Amino acid sequence: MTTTISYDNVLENFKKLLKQNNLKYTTQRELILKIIYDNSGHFTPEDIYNLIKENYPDIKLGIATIYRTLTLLEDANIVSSISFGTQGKKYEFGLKEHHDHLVCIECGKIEEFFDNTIEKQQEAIAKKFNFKMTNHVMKIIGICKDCQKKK
Amino acid sequence: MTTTISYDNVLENFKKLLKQNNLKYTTQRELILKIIYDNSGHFTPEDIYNLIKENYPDIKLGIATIYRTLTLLEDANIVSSISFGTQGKKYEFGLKEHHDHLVCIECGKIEEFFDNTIEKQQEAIAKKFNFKMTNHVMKIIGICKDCQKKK
DNA sequence: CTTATTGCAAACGTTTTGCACGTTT
DNA sequence: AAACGTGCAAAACGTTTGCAATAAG
Repeated sequence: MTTTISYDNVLENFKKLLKQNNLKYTTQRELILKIIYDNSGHFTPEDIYNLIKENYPDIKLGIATIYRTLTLLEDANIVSSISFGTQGKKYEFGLKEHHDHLVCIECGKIEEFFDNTIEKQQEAIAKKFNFKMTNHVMKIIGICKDCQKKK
Repeated sequence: MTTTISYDNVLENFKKLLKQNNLKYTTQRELILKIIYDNSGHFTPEDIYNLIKENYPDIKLGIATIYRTLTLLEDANIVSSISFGTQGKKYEFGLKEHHDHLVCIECGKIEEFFDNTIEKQQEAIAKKFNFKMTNHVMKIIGICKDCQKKK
């Protein structure tokens, strides 16, 4: 599942979004977006914090800003998150096609899939219950191909 | 989705399980199981704690025991849980047919459903990825029938 | 110069842990 | 008696918040 939108494009949209809401364009906000865009994968807020600290050691940055910015980006549908209960959330760049996840309990790897049958069926179920679906979570949990081999 | 197994049966199995693992049969463990069995629905550990305090005011009980016992019961597949991220988990009696959940973001109500198409499709996806599925999570999130009416 | 944003540290809510004491076997 | 379970309080965990200092518009 690859990202097709260019970073310039993403950044432009982000700036527009900020302006529209009287929010300010700060170095921290840009870097958080950039790190998530550049590193495809799924990251905890702490991961993102560490990545920025490593790659941009001179930038002042607090973990609170990561949380605040991720909330902002998620509300704007620029990133999306996958929850791991008490263990927190992982974030990924969200301007891709919608997809669900396969989560490996051995190595923590997350694979992505999209399945039209499931999507359609979810809508059908919501309809049947007169339920107005705003979102859904579908995770297949188990042991990935590679970890099965290791044994 | 109704429970068909009698409490006596459940308790018997629980006792057996404890014995097999050199664990002890305590009042607290029995009450936690009983409360979950008796009150159909989805409960936080705190809910369960309060229910027991109300119904059995004389029993000594700490919240830590609730957590420890719920872990035990979940590992034994006697209860199952549904996660709400930072807001914790809710537990329900788990010896029912497998099912997934519709979660209302307004009132917090949880409805249950079972859909064979989705179940089958999940297996097919796992197979396609050479993924050994041990579990899955499927939540439809939105606004329930009743809460839609209220507006 | 006004307003929003930041880092920091403290607070939060849920969950886990260490430990001395109690209970079950 | 031995082993396991308990309550309690403290710690841990990810996350959020209040606030004074700072940066953006």
